[in-house]
Amino acid sequence: MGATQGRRPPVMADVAKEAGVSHQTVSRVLNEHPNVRSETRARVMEAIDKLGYRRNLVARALVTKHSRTLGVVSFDTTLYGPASTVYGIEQAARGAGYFVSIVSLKSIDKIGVSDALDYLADQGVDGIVVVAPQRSAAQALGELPFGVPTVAVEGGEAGDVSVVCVDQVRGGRMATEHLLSLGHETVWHIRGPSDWLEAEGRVAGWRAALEQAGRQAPEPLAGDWSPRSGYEAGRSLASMKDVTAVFVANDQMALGVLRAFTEQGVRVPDQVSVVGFDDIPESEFFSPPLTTIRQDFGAVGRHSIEVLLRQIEGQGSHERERLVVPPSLVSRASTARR
Amino acid sequence: MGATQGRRPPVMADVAKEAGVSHQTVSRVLNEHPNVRSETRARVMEAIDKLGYRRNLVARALVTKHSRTLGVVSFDTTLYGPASTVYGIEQAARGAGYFVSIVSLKSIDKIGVSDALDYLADQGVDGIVVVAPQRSAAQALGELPFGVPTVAVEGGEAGDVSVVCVDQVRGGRMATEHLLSLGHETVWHIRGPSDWLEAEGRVAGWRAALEQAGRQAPEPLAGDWSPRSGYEAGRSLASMKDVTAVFVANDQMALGVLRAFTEQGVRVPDQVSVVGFDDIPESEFFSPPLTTIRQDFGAVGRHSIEVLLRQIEGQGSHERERLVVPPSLVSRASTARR
DNA sequence: CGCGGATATGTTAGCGTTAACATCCCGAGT
DNA sequence: ACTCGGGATGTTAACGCTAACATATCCGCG
Repeated sequence: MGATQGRRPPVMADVAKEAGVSHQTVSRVLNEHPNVRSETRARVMEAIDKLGYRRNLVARALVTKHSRTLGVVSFDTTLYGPASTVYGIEQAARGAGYFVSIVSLKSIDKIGVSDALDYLADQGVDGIVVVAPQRSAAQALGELPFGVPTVAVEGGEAGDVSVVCVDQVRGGRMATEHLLSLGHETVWHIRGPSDWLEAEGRVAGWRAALEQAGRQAPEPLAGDWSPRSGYEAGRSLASMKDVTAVFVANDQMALGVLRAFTEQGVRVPDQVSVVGFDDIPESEFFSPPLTTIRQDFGAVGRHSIEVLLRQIEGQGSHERERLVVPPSLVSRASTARR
Repeated sequence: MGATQGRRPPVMADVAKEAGVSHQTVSRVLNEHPNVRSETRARVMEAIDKLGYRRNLVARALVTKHSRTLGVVSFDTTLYGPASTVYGIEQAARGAGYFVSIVSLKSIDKIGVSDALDYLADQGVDGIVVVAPQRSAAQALGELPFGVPTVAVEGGEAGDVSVVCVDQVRGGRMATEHLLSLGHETVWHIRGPSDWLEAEGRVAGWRAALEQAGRQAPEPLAGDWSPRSGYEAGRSLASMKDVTAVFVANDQMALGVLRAFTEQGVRVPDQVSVVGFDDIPESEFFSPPLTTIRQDFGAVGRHSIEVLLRQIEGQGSHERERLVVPPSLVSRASTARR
């Protein structure tokens, strides 16, 4: 309980002396080695308590070669998606007894990612999760120079590493099919930045669904995930006569679209139906509440840790895994029958 | 460039042998010690390159007693505020050459916070930033058992540690005064959970502004930061006749309020003016765009690292600092003259 | 021509822990 | 009684690095 006020914090040897045993026995107690008399164990525990001893994990890591720290590389953890994913990763990692060291990149380019990887490898992490939603980031994973187990989240077919991701194509397809099933002739799309794999996947799903239904796919409008870009695309769409259904690549842009439509007097869903992507907490309270494709970021985070730990702990198996989390449709008031 | 494929990764001694110097000289090169002939330096660098050597920061930390890692304890990094703050912290820390280890708590209670603190202290972090927006979390900082420099973000008058925070009271006052200046007789308030210091501060500012203007403060409505709670409070307000101005304690709840008003046919800002708090990226595209109090989370993160590093590097000075970041009013279309 | 004091390098000794091996003790088996 | 085996403990040696001190080496100057 109490902490004795020595100048320097107590070390194992101090505890050993206090308990009248060798430092190795203290180590055994701490590591729950079976061959320790329970009486001795009690004495050691008491000494630990008395001196307020805490083991030095750095020294431990030096000799065991395991830091029990995982590295996470992510891009703009201010956005809901990455933030939720990282949160899920952190929770899962801690649950498994690992610390998490995070590097948040501003711009995700090859250099940035390799630097971050180096940075983490230097620090001696046992494994790394890279949230690599951009093609350029995924490519940086191609040539991992060191032997640290790595998992990519949303990393496409990236390099030689295991991947955990949400089925973006399926999500895009679901959104589009939902609109089609409501009787819309075709579906317009506001896409994310072209470097993003998620954006590509959603476009692909949207296009596939339209083709399968034998409909013409209009030219997708470009956005950058921000509400403003959605707003601008929305203004363009509002001025066009034949638009009755829009699939927007994320909820933030969808908000911008709704705003633009409201301003232009386009009623949603009476005149135009809108579907978003992500299901951020706000979506349910947009005007109107947004129909959207929900991504289970928490599950993605958890799975990525599972895969990573499997790779770390069963060191031998170099099996590259690929885990796909299905999205789901959340139907609200922004979509209606044509 | 290339990595020699030895079984075990090269260590300093290997580089030393390769370069024909002692390992200490290698260490000197790595630490940019001045007294090394530039020719020797070049030879060492070459050897490092050739062997693909990377220094072992764990061993380094063991002897220097500095891990160059900072711990961050936060609550629900899924929310925009905490996420942005943590992001700012991480950027600033990395800029200063530090790693960041994060623990995200689900519920912030005394036990959770102390556990997290222990956890980080065990890992040997050089300092800790606790994002402690709740009273209970702030209290947990009261009895810090170990000698790790610590800074609280949004920690109120917490314990014995330095604090960096946004002036919540001033923010609440600004929001209220803005509404009053538009000619509203009084201002209603939807507050955050009572355990949160930020919520308290905003209530205090709101109340102070009303009192100063000689107005009666109506009973504040309770929310929990979620859009849903705002929606429910909004429904209550919509049914009341004399409500013309509402100050909502965060933007997410304000969204719920706008939704409720829209549903009930209450027009914003014609019939009721609404002010939020935070200025999340979405606020500009609400219907109508939300007038709100902007918090500069990035600045808070940066300042907290500055204060922490000052504490770490100038070890002697135990000066407890208190740094307050001013909020600012962002005026948009959700407020209008009465 | 040798000596002082830089400057450049090498040598030694930890940092606090765990791994590996050595030792001690006690009860069982013959 | 005497060994043998294994449980409980102690001793020693790393782990890879930096700090501190020791040792060249070189230059200028009296």
